[in-house]
Amino acid sequence: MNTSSSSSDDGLSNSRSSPLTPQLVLLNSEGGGKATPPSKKKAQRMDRGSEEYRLRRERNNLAVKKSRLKSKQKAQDTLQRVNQLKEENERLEAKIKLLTKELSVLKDLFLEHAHNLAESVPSETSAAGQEQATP
Amino acid sequence: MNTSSSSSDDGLSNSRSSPLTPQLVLLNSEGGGKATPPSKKKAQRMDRGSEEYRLRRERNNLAVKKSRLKSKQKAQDTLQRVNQLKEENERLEAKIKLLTKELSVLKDLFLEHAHNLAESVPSETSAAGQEQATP
DNA sequence: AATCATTGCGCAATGC
DNA sequence: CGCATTGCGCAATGAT
Repeated sequence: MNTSSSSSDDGLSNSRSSPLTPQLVLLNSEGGGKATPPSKKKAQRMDRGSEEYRLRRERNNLAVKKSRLKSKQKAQDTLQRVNQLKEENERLEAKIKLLTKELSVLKDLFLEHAHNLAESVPSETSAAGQEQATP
Repeated sequence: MNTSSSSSDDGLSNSRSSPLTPQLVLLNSEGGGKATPPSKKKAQRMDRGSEEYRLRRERNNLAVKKSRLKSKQKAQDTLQRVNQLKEENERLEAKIKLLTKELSVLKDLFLEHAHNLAESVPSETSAAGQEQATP
């Protein structure tokens, strides 16, 4: 229930009242020309007020929103898939039940027939042998 | 893992350079007991530095983490369920295939038999042999 | 009124 | 470089 309207926190809070400065990220410490390995300037000069910075932030925020939306979408899809599969499953089970029943009927018919044959024509105890009872 | 560790974002940023000031929320305006309209506005006394505040934040952060973990867990479960259902589906389809084949064979037998009867010449005790169910 | 649970959002680090 | 992901904290809101 949100119209994606901005709200709360925008990284803007500057009330001077906190006695305990929660120590902020120290930036731009610039290696004291000592143990700094042969690395280029990895100095993070993210001048919070820089236009560059602000621009990047905005872009990232956008990307983040997009990504999250996508993620949620996917999750929902997955959920839907579950239902879909469940339905399919039920369908298949019903079919199996039907087929099983049909098979059963046919087999019974076979047996009956065989029996009749035996009764009327005891010529030979043929047929009726491949009954593989499955409990 | 993390317990009360601070990192990034401390809600401290205040560079006024952007053309669009996103208007900040002023809090604690507490009417000086004067022209305050007949509304008992809940003064949000969230003194950023308050111990109360800090405590609440920490608790919430914990709750958030918990909630998110749970959420992820659930998502993963759902994904697993999909695979499970897919497997089940395949199993069922295989079974259907088998049953269908069996049925087909039986029906053919029936037809053949009926045909033979119609011919009134059951001489050819043909067939009836491919009942090779489960090896 | 208080507390925990959810959720949207921005920041920053990290993965392509 | 730039977008995409992801962990994290903040604050509003929902649910008890």
